[in-house]
Amino acid sequence: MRTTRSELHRSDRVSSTHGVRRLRRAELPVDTVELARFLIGKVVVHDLNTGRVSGRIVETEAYPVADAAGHAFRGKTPRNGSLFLERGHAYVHLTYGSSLLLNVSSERQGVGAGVLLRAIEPLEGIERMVRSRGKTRVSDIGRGPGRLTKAMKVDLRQDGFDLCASGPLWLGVTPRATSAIGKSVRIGLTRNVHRLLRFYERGNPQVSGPKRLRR
DNA sequence: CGGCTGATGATCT
DNA sequence: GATCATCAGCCGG
Repeated sequence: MRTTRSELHRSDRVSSTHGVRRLRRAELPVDTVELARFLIGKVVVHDLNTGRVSGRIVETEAYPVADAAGHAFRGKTPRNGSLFLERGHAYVHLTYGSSLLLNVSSERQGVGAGVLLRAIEPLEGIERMVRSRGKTRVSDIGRGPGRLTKAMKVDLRQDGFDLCASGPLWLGVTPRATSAIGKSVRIGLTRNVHRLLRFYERGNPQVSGPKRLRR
């Protein structure tokens, strides 16, 4: 299905981030799994020179302390250092040579763990996001961790950013209610594949993965 | 929609 | 040299 230009403009108005307030670090749970669940329904905002892009988080995955699937499992390295920052910082990394993934560090300073943002429901700046993503269905703009970063123009330059400070990339809360949250195994892993550490808004079509992992 | 495949390149062994 | 928290494109049902 095609989305027309006028529909995009209407969506921009309806979903404006006007009224969204920044999340304070003290509001973030100090536990990786709790944070992963907490972030469902919250908002990621990136203020660009060209304007604001934002999306409602509809899918996350927790990579807790001592999880063999987590990037911090083997200790701190130049790449994963941001995972060891106080909770609420961005950890951006390249995977499969082509996709950038955005995480939120999730524990106290010095402890390595994070929450992967896997999908957003676009809110503001939808036309800008469509342009960033190139040839893609509008319904898939933020559906997937690599697609999300491309749409929101997040790259390695934002690695280490404080998402709870007054910077351009931040987490927010909307007045909008969150519906039921589902839980499942994580996607695309080879280790610890059984753990139920993926959270998503049930029934939301912007959630990635096969249909059965969206119900 | 679901399943499969090739591309892609930094990171760590 | 192997691994990898992915994606787009293609094909069959």
